[in-house]
Amino acid sequence: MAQSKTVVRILDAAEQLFAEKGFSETSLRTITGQAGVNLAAVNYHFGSKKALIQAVFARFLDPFCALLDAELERVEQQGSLDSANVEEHLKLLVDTLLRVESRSENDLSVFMRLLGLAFSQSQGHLRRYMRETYSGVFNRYMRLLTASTPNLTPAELYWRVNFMLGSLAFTMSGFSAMQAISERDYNEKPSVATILYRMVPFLASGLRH
Amino acid sequence: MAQSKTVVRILDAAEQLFAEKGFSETSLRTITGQAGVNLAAVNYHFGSKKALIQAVFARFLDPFCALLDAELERVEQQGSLDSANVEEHLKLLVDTLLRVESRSENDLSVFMRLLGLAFSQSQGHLRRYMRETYSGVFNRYMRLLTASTPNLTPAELYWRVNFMLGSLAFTMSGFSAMQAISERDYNEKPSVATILYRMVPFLASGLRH
DNA sequence: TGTACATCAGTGAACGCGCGTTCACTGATGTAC
DNA sequence: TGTACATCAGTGAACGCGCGTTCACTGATGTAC
Repeated sequence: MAQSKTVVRILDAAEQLFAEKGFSETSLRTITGQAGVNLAAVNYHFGSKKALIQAVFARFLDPFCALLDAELERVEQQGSLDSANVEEHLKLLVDTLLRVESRSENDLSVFMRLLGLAFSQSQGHLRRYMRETYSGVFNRYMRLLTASTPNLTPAELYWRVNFMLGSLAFTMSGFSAMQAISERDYNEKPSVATILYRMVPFLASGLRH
Repeated sequence: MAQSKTVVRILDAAEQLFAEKGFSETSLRTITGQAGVNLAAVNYHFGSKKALIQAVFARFLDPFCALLDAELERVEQQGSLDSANVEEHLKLLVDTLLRVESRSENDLSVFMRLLGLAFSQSQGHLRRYMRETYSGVFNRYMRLLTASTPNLTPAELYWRVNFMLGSLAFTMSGFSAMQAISERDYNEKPSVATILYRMVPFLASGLRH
């Protein structure tokens, strides 16, 4: 599928609307209306609504995973794996997330909210797609974390990684609402990057304790 | 509304189905079908689907908040607030959660998954309802946490509480899937209570660091 | 250079379907006199 | 004790609506000879 103007307009509208209201709460009519394209164009270019949802994820996750994989390659080659430090490894992840954002100029918080939704909404096809497509990089990153937490059993690490994912997905899903409350109550309006870097030592302490 | 047999059957079916598939993905026909009652009974007893969703939450949150409020009363009277310890306060929360479960004999993980969904799905009416109904107890608990983290600014605590809520909601939302993976890969099948208590020191480290 | 045909992005209108809600109704139970 | 009426839980069928998808079609561009 060539990245025609229509395709891009559909992806942009879908990404924003899915993040705002969820997948099944967003109709193709709303998406094509906001994109200014014909209703039938979604099925013409993507085949179905499910395929559109996957395409929205692929547009972000493909470059992110490529970047992360390259970083992992570098770290592994360097052999600094043994002298490793959990906090550094978490920072690597956040750095990579932020590099994708600045490259694609999409709003990272929009995308992180989508990731949160992907876990919580019942989109079995989506989780299946992501597992099939991205589990390679995920496992590679997990090996890095395993190396930097030698005192944890694999099972214990597994649960703590879930705790971490929760903080990340939840905070990013509700980011704009939290940011608004923070501004109202504490007169601080931190960026996504600020909060992600604040999360790193929080999570690292939990992993290390 | 008296707790007629029909009402209870509807609430039981709705709770389970909402947790499995989300709110807008679950139709009243599926709920009434599983409950073995007439389709129109939902609108007769609850008035609308939205009101049914709120009733499902109220059935769990009302007793939980009553218990938590009583615990907070006790702790405040005791004046042990100053000699307070974050980890103890988190344990208090988990203890109360587990006490509600054993009292109502509902599956806690089902309900925690619903709480996760409440944050991530776009059910504005639900968040509004919960804020109006339960913000009193929530603020009271927050005062406890504030007292036990004197080194944190209010803004910093606010963000860390969001990180915590994320771990809690996310882990509990996906609990049964995670439990299945844990059993397959590590031959361990921990209960909800086990995981909640494992989460306490993880979160306490993050709050303290 | 001109003509015939193929390809492909995009369109407009309609399809059948499942949804939440409504409404007139039933039948059992309680209450007044 | 018996009758008339009110209340209320529950029902069956239908309502209109918005949904994802389909299909015959258009019009522009490229290709073969």
